Amino acid sequence: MLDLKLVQKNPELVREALEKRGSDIDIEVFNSLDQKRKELVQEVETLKAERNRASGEISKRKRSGEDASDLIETMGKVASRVKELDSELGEIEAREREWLVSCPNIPNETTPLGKSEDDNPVLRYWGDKPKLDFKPKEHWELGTALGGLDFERAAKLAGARFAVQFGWAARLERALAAFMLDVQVGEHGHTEVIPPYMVNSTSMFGTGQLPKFAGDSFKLADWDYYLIPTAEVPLTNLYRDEVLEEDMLPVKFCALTPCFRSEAGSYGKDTKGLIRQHQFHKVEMVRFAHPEHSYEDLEEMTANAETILQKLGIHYRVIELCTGDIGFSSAKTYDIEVWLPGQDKYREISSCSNIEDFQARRANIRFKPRDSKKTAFVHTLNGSGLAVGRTFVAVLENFQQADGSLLIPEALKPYMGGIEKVEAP
RNA sequence: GGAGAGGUGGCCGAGCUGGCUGAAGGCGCACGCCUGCUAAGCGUGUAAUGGGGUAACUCAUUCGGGGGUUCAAAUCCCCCCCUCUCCGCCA
Repeated sequence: MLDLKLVQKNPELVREALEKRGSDIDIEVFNSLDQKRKELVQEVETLKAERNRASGEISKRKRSGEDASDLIETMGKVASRVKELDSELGEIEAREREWLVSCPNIPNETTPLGKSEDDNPVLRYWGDKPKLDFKPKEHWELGTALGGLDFERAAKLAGARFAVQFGWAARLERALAAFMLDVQVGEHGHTEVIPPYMVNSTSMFGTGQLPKFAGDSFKLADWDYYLIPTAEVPLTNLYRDEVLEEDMLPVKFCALTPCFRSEAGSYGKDTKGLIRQHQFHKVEMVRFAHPEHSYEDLEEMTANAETILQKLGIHYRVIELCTGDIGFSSAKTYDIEVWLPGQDKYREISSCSNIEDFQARRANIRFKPRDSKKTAFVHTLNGSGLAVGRTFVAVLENFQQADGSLLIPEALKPYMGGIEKVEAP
C-alpha cells in the first residue's frame, strides 16, 4: 500500500509509476474521490463541533436543573444530518481505500523500464552449460523412467499439477531442502522458522495477496484460512503491528514450507512435469531491513540464493525484472534463472525483491529509530533460497548421464544416505 | 464441540446506575529541583491520527472491530473477532 499522503500530494509521481508498469489503475479516480472526501469532511466536522458544543451546554443545564429542550430539539436535526454525511463519507473513504490497496508499488528508480518479460536485462551469468554428448531428457521423462516420479497416480489422488515422489526422488527433495536450510541458516545467518502453513485473511492482506489476487490462492471452505502461497506471507506477518528496535535490523528469517497455488490462468502452461505445481516446497528468506540499507540487503539476499546453485554446480543467470514485469508489491526484483538442458531454457528458480515499505505499511511493521521519537516503517524483502521443486528439476536435467542414470551432486551426497547414483530399476 | 472470564493510553489498571472522562491511580519515560557514597525523595510534563494556524492554539476522530439506541456512549442493545480458564475429543 502506498502512503495516502504521497498519493494526495504527489499524484504525478504515482501516475508516472503506474504508466511505467503498464497498469490500468487510474489515478483520476482517486483524485476525484479525495476531492469529494475533503468537502464532506469539512462539512461534517463543522456540524460535529456544533453538536459537541451543544452537548456540553445541555449537560451543564441538566446538572443545574435548567430546561434544555430547545437545544435538544435543534440538535436532533443536526444529528440526523451528521448521520447522513457520515454514511456518505464512509462510502467515499471505503472506495478510496479500495483504490489504494489495489494500487501497486512504485518501482525503484533503478528498476529498468520495459513492457514485458522480454525487456528484462540479464545482469550476469555463473558457470557454464554442461556439455552433454547426448540428447538430454526433460526431467519428467527421466524422473519417471527412474521410478521416482509418478504423475498418473498423483492425478488419481488429487488431479493435474500434482506429483508423487518415490524413493530416491523423495530423498532428493528432502536432501535439497535440508542442504538449503543448512546453508541459509549455518552460513548466511538466517533464523530458521516453522510457521503456520495456513494463515488468515489479515495476513494475506498484509503481504499484498489480498484483495487483488484472491483467486491465486487456496482458501479453506468455511474457514478464514488460506493455504500459504509462499512462506513470505507468514514470515513477513510475524512482525505485523509490532515496533522493532533499530538495533535488531536487519532481521533475517528463513523457512522451509510447502507452498500452494491455484495457478488459475496458467492453463496450458507448463502442463508437464514439476515446474508448475499446485503444491511445492520452497526455502524462503525474508528480511526486515533498515530503510537506509535495504538495497544492500537485496544484493546480499540475492547472493545468498545464488550460493545454493554455486555449491550444487549448476549454471544460472541473474536477470532484473523491468517495470512492466515486476510484481505488484515489489519495487525492485532480481530473478535467478537456472539452466535446464532438457528444456533447453533458463527457468526461474528464485525471485528476490525489495518491497520497501509497501508491505510494512499494509501490515504496520515499524521500528523506532534511536535518535527520533517517531516510529518509521521498516523495509521488507523476500527471496527464494531456493524453490526446492525446481531445484530438483535442475538437478535431474543437469546431472543426467548418457546411459539414462542420474549422478548426485557432490554437495548433496551427505544428505542422500549413501545414494550416489540413481539407475533405472 | 460444551461452560465461563476478559479485551481501556508504552505497560498495569479504575471507570461500565450514559453528560466538563481523552479517560482516576500506578509503572515506565522526559525535564527540573534536592541530595555527595548502590540509591532515594520532591515537582512538572508525558496518547495517536487527520484538518486549520507562522505560532501560542484550535477543531474532529479513536476505550478489540462493525452496527444500533440517544441531543450525548468506554459506559445501554445487537453481530463479529481475538485471548484466557475449565470440561470433552485428539496427532
